Amino acid sequence: MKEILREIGMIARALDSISNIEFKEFDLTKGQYLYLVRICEHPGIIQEKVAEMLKVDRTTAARAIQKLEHNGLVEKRDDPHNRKINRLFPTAKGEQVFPYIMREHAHSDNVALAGLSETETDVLFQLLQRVRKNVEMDWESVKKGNKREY
Amino acid sequence: MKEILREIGMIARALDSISNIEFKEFDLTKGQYLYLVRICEHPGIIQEKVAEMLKVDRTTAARAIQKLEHNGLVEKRDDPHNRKINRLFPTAKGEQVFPYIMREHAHSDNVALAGLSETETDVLFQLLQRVRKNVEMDWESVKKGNKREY
DNA sequence: GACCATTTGTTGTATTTACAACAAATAAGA
DNA sequence: TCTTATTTGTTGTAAATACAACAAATGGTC
Repeated sequence: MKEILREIGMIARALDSISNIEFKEFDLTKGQYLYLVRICEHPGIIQEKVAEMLKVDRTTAARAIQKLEHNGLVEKRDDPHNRKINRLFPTAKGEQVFPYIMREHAHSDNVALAGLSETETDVLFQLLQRVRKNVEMDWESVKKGNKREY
Repeated sequence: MKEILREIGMIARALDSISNIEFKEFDLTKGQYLYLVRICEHPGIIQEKVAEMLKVDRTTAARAIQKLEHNGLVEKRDDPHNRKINRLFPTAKGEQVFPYIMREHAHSDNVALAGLSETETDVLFQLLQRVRKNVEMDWESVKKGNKREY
């Protein structure tokens, strides 16, 4: 067993840590940038789907988005055909912050992939997508209460 | 910019989530498995180094390890030549839990890498190590209070 | 239409996480 | 040796995270 998953964990924690420190400048507290980005990229998305995309707990997403709303970065709108769901949209302020987040992400991308050729970057992306799809299935199952057998 | 870092984040959160659910069975609360594994693999390590390896905040590691100690899974021993540091060792109970964690990790490894050939796994590992080393440098710098320019 | 499972959202609560600030031991430099 | 910087560890505090439990709307099935 090569320590692939361990490398992934280290990279993820390090980058998240950096982003959280850097985004304090925009009054974004821990983790908020994740949600804002997804909502900007998918205006009209509902929070349940955001949680699924990010692989965080439903209630965590709910509270993070509540806070984004409270801070005026995101807006909840009623759906005309479905009284249960709230469609999420960035506010003008949210749209304004978005490019700064993307700029930071682009920088982290550059740092992280420094020294990798175009081909290597490509290979890495393809492989990671496959890994993510594999893991995704187990995550959804376990979150629904199913037990993995091994 | 391909969304490599996004894939890494998703994979890391999903796997962490699964592990946390599965390890509740062993009375390990959120995140604790990370610390226990590193201490079992590096008996005598100090908490500062554990935090560095995991890329978590020093104080987070401190409290996680405090709890492991309190729950009888890890033991702190004085160093004979240095009154400042505490050397960490797994207790008998810690050693007992360790293989269960590794078994779970091996299963997650299998799931995550399903469908990847030996060569692909190898390539992925090499590339991720390079990415991790890149990110590591920035993380250490930012954690020390330095500002990244971009 | 009535019934039941699923989806979506919320609140209460416990715990983890991290920043800030401090303290003490050690290491380094003059 | 004295002074200063670095390393290592702790505590106070604020916030995020997730689980459990609940509620309500929806969708499917008979």
